[in-house]
Formats: sequence, C-alpha cells, structure tokens
Amino acid sequence: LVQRNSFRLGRNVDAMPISIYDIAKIAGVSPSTVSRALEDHPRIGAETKKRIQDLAREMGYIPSTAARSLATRKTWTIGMVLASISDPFMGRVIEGVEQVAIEAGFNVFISTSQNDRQREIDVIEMLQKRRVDGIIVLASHLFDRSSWFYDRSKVPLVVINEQHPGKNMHFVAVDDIHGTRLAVEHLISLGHRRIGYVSIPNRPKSNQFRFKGYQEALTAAALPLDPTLIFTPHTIEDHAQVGAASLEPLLASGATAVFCYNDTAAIGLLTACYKNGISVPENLSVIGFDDIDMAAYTLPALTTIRQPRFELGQRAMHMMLALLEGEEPENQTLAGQLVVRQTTTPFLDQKQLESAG
Amino acid sequence: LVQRNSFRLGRNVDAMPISIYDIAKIAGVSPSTVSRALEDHPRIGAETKKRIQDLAREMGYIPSTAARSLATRKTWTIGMVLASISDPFMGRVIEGVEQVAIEAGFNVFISTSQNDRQREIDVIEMLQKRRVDGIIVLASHLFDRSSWFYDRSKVPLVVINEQHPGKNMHFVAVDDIHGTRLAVEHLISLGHRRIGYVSIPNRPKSNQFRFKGYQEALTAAALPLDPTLIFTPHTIEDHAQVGAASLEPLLASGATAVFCYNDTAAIGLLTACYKNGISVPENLSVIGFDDIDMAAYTLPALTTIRQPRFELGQRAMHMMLALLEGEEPENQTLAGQLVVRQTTTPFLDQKQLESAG
DNA sequence: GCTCTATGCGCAACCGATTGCCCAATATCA
DNA sequence: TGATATTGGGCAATCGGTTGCGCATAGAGC
Repeated sequence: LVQRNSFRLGRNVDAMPISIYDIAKIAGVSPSTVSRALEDHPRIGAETKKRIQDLAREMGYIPSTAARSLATRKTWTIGMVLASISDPFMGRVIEGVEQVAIEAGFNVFISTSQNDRQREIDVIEMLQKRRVDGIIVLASHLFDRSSWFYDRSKVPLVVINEQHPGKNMHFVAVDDIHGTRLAVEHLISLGHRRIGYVSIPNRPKSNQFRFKGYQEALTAAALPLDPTLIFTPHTIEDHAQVGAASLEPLLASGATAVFCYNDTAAIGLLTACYKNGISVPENLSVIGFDDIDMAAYTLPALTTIRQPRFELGQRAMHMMLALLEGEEPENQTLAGQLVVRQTTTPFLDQKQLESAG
Repeated sequence: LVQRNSFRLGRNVDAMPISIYDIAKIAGVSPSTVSRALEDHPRIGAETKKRIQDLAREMGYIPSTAARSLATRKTWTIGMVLASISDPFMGRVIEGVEQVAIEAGFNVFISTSQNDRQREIDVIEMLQKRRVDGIIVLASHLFDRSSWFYDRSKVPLVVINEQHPGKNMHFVAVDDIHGTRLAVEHLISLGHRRIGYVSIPNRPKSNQFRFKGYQEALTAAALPLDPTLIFTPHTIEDHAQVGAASLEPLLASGATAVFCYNDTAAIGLLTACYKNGISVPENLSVIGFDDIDMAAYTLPALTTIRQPRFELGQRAMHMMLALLEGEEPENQTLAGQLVVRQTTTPFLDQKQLESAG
C-alpha cells in the first residue's frame, strides 16, 4: 500500500485534477493530514493547517465529490423529479427548494419525466444510483394508481401538491378543494348561477380534488350540478388548447362563468373568447388556478387562485431537512388565496338589466 | 486485504445499499466477476453471468454512480448552468439538451445562478467538484466582462446564445442581428417609419447585438436613428415591467411600432397599451423576440421572432458529444424566423387615411 | 527526575466500483 | 500423448477521499 497513488508522480498533470495525495507529497505530510487540514480539523496544528490550505489553493485543488461521498455515504444532493420543466408552474417551486437547499449545503438534481411513467421510473432509478440523500417529487404520474415505486424508497421522500400520496409519505400541498371553493364561491357571490368547470386530463388526482371543491361550493349554495357544464377533453392536449376547446360547449350550455383547472387553460379560454367576440368579463367571467407569472399580464388580467409556489418549494425542502435530521415533521396543507383581477365581474341577468335600465 | 468489506456480513442490511461484494459473497464468486457479469463482459461464462444477473435483480442491487465514476473517471453527467429557471425561454432549451443527453446515456445537472455573478461562480465550482464531463452554459453573466472563469475550464464547454463568447470556445447561437433585422424590416415593410426599441438591462451583450440589428435595418431603409425611440430602463426590473414602462416615452416620441428585446417585455407593453386604451395593432404595432409558448396566446397574438429553442438545446448537446469524442465541431449560428401574428399591421398615416376615406 | 496528559500527525482500512494481469482447467491440435 | 490455445475467473491495485486508532514528542504536575 506504500505505492498507492505513487504513479501520480509521473502522471500528466494537466489531464488529472489535483488530489490530496499530490498536495501531501509536496507538503511533505500524509494524505490524512491534508484531508484534516482542509476540513479544519482541530487535531492539526494551526501552522501546518495554514500551509496546507494555502498550498491547496495555489495548486488549484478541487475536491472530488464522488470520492467524498463514497467515503461518507452522503452526497449532499437532493433529487427532484417533476413532470415538465417548461410548465410555468414549476419554476418558482424549484427556486424555493433550491434556496433552502443551498443554504443547508445541498444541491438539487432536477430531472423531468416528460409526463411519462416509464421515464419517471427511470429518473428515480437514476437518482438512486446517484445515492441522493432525499427525493422531492412534484407532479408525479406514479401516484395515480399505485405508488409502490416510491413506497420502497430508502431515502426520505417529500411530495409536493399531492394530498395524501400514500401512508407514511410526507407532503406539503396547497388545498385543492379549499382553493377551488374559494374560486367558485367568488363567482357565486358575483351572482353567477351557471358555472362551468374545465378539467385537464393529465393530473387526475388533483383534478378530482378541484372538482370536489367545485361541487361543494355549488352544493353549499344550493345550486344544481349540471353535467353539461363540465368540460372534459377526451384527448390529451396542451392545457391552453383544452381551455380554448371548452368555450363552445360551455357557452352552449349557458355558462356565464367558468372555473379552469389552471391558469394555462384559462389563458387558452381567454384567447378563444377574444377570437369569438365574447368579451371577458362582460359576457363571461373566467377564473384560473395557480397564479403563474403570466396571470397578471393577460388581457384582461386573470382572476385566479394563488398557490404560494416559492413557499411550497421552501417548505418541502425544510421538511426534507427535518427528515434528514431524523425528525418526524407534520404534513402541511397550505391554503390558496383568491386574487381578484379583471376577468370576473357580477352577473346581470335580463331582469336585472331591465330594472337597472 | 482479505478482510475487505467483510464487516458487511454483520451489517444492517436495510441501512446499506447492496454492493457487488454482497452479491459476490452469496454467489460464491469474486467481486470482479460480479462486476464483469453485470457489465456483460465476454470473459464470464454465460451461465455464471445469468446467475449473477438474476441474483443482483433479486437482491435489488443498484450500482453506485459515485464508486463507478471514481474508478472510471467519468461521471456521465453534463452540468448546465443558466440564469433563471423560471424564464419562459429556458424550458424548451433544457428539454432539447436532455433529450439528446439521455439518448447518449448522460444526465443533466441543472443549476441556476439567479442572475448573480457570484452564484454563477459557485455553481461552476460545484460542477467541477462533481467532475461533470462537460458544461453547457445558457444566459451567463460571466461573459459580459471577462470570461476567465470559463477559459480555464478543464472540461468541454458549450455556450448557448452567446456569439463568440471567447477564443476557443464552442457555441451555438441564434443570430441576434439577423433576427432583429427580420423583425424591424417587417415593420418597415408595413410602412412604419418611427420604430421604437425596448432594451432590457441584464443581457447586455445580446441586447447590443439586437440593437445593432435594429440600427442596420433602419440604415438599410435610409431611416434616421432617433435616440428618443430607444427605451433603456435605468433600474433592473422584471422584463414585463420594462415593456410596460416603455409605452409612455415611446408614444411621446411618436412611435407607431416597437421592437421589444423579448416576448416578455412585449407582453408587458401589450398590457400597458390595453390599460391606456391604445389598441394594438391599430394604434401601435408590437413585435417581440423568442416566441415563447405564451406568445401564441396573448391578445392579440404576438408577432415575434422565433428562436428554435428545442433545437438549440439539441445542437448544444450534440456539439458536447462531439467534443467528448475528441472532435472539433464547428460553431453554429442559427437563424431566427419571423412569425407574423396579430400585433403588427400596416401603418396608415393621415394622408393615406384621407385618400382611403 | 519521572509519570501523565495533551498535542500533532501518520498508518492503514474503508467506501464500491473497474481492470490489467495471472493462473487453473479444459479443449484443441499435431 | 504432450504441447498449446482457449475459456473462465480470481487477485489486488486503483480511483480520491475519510477516519479510528496508535504513537511519538513535549509540556505539566508533583
């Protein structure tokens, strides 16, 4: 073992990164001393420590994460799996996760499933190979039916926006039911009685919850649930297209207001209204969900339910940190918030119009 | 060395992942045989091979990337550094990179600088510690002045959308000058003579190129360059806000059309127009740059210059693969494409209106 | 002057893979 | 039948770090 790493003496210096062995050789100390000196270990003399640290800097030493995590069995990286990275919803959540992670010394390995179950499984396997310390999941497609793949996870798991993803699973989510009730009750309070619901196909569980919120709100107001007011696309398409496609059937069934599963769908609906000469909100009130960045810039500006996206990410990562500390954090359900902008307005029926005129 | 890993016999099976040593012990072979069997090495007998592979599967073996890359000096990961992940421009580019990367067996480690120079430097250091095989940079803030940090990169480097980032640096970029000329010439061909330019503060180099394209188009049409038509925000704000803020000064200087640095700024401008009763495109033509997903859904739909974002990512990764093969790929400059939608229309001045009436 | 305890550092095993080389057993060939 | 390939695997070094323990040297206590 004396010869260990000794071949390095004759190696191509440019081709290989500096290791602690290189530093040790030049400093005339042992590799373990270098390691400890760089870690600021108390057992190393102040003078030696400084000498080595300076030398390391001069030599441009960059420690190898692979070697370190092999020895310590900790990678200081959190895997994050999400459905799509171009979804305008994701960005802020990721930023929230990253911010907390960085502060705690972790890095986040983001990987996308492109809304494909197999890809999601591959992604998880990749993260396991990399021995990430924890996994944060957002918009998974594996909870829809069986979540067996996550159940067996050896590492801490935090799920975002998936209420009760499974027993013993930790999550932080915005309350879909409550948020949707907020939205629909807002419309009802404006006098709307025929309220459409636009669902999207590829987030079934979340869609179910929002639909439940929709039902609850109607029931609470003693309004009937009219199936013709529910728009469910048969083919999986772009969310904006779903929204656009919903206009005609919804109008046909006499909707005066519509709740869209998310802002993207609402934007699609807005566009369709514009093209068809339906003015929003005069002829139709529209409300979305999420409050993505663009929501404030639609014409008219979109009324929606805000999800605290950044906070969602922060909390998820904090929960992860707690889990890594061996604690048993409480699951968190956050409330969405109604953001009233320009796409909703009171409904005036004929009688009202006449008496007003 | 005989005792190597032997403590594993008494270890807590649940707490530690399975290693090839565990498999070797149970299969009654040496670790090297396990390694070779799993790699489908020809020197291992077909029978032994199958036995080991099955056993590995049963035991739930998941190879450690860290150990593997320590030994092979290859991590099969490409680092990607970008300014912000919530920028609507980024998503598709990342998807392009990832698609090609996955096919080639690589994973992409995405990390953001949040538009902060120091953070970008930290990110690069992190990637170097992780010994990524290559780095792809998008929207860097380090090329603005000195790119020394990237110059010294030991690993292949590909820069996206940064024309001539530095000597010996490889890049794939959409031609800013050409793209902007396309846009401005479109406006000129519609009869516009007073064309505004909205610049944004935090992409100085790219903004310079686009401005140059703007100038060239004007010069080619023998139009004067009026400084009052150039809007440059003093404080760094949200791009949409920049667009919104540009309306008043631009209108004051008699602009009948305006080119915005990007779609986000254009959307901000559209919103400001709406609020101020300026109808687009009748009173003001607006053109953006990028063709982000939302561009097709603004009201009216935004005319813009499309950047082939997905392709940009694909090409960058292909270039990276070539670099990793030791090849010397050519830099690539892609052309943007004019996408005419609803925010631009011919300019009719007083005389024309009269003769038309 | 002689133990006793810090102080400072080295030894070597270990993390979990890969791989050049050696060697035994069997197959092939003359 | 003896020599030579061929086949199938094992040994042990190696990647680049971390860490328990041992061992000098030196100052402290009496």
